Amino acid sequence: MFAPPGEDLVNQWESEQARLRLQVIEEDTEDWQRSPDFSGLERVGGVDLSFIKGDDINACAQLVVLSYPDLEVLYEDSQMVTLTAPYIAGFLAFRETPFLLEALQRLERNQPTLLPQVVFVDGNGLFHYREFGLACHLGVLSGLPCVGVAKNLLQVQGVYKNEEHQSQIAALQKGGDSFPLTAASGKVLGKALRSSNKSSKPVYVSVGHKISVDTAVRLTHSCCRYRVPEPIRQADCLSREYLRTQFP
DNA sequence: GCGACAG
DNA sequence: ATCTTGTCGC
Repeated sequence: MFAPPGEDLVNQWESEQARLRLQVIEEDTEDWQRSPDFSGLERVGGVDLSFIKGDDINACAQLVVLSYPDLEVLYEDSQMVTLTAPYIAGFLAFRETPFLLEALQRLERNQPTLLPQVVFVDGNGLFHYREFGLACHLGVLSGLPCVGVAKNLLQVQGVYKNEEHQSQIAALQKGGDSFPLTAASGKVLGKALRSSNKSSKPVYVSVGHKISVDTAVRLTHSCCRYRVPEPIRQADCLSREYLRTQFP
């Protein structure tokens, strides 16, 4: 177990988020992002952490790189890690980022030609209490374009999962349909996306770094064979498989 | 005190 | 995150 974070540490975390927030680029910066069919995009990455049943500190950090548009696995890296921070909504990055960054650095050192051109992150980007979720954190620290994809809605900045939200979800007719997640300020912090025709439950997409919201949504949809985009789904499957075989 | 709470 | 099989439907 983890000791509850002191108020001083929380303040330190908040100020670090505020500092790094200034470095987030919320627009498309790559040529392939402007292409209608993402021509020029060849590698998409996915990251995730999987845990053992009753263990909160030991986890498997996973990085996968898939080909685009075929979504075939080109690279995979599973690494057991020891976490140093507890899970606290709004501060997920301080728990996971260090190990995801290390995985990206191992890849850059060993097989730089396989570095992904964009990374899908399991969690929110700008759709966050202070507009700086895990996807932004990893994006800024790695310098890579990142997209945040959350499987559950985080109620933040005036976005609630009330009946209105439910009706908006019901209005998503087919894969690719979406609606904006608008903050009280009027800013669109992300979008709820029906990622496939089969799944009526949407995923929540937001900007991590170096990509626009609309491009992030369009790209996410194009990487979905199932509800969760393939890079994240593969990272999840492979890290679980690793734990299954290494810790029976 | 009550509800919320990405992973 | 994780605990967990079958079952209903296409």
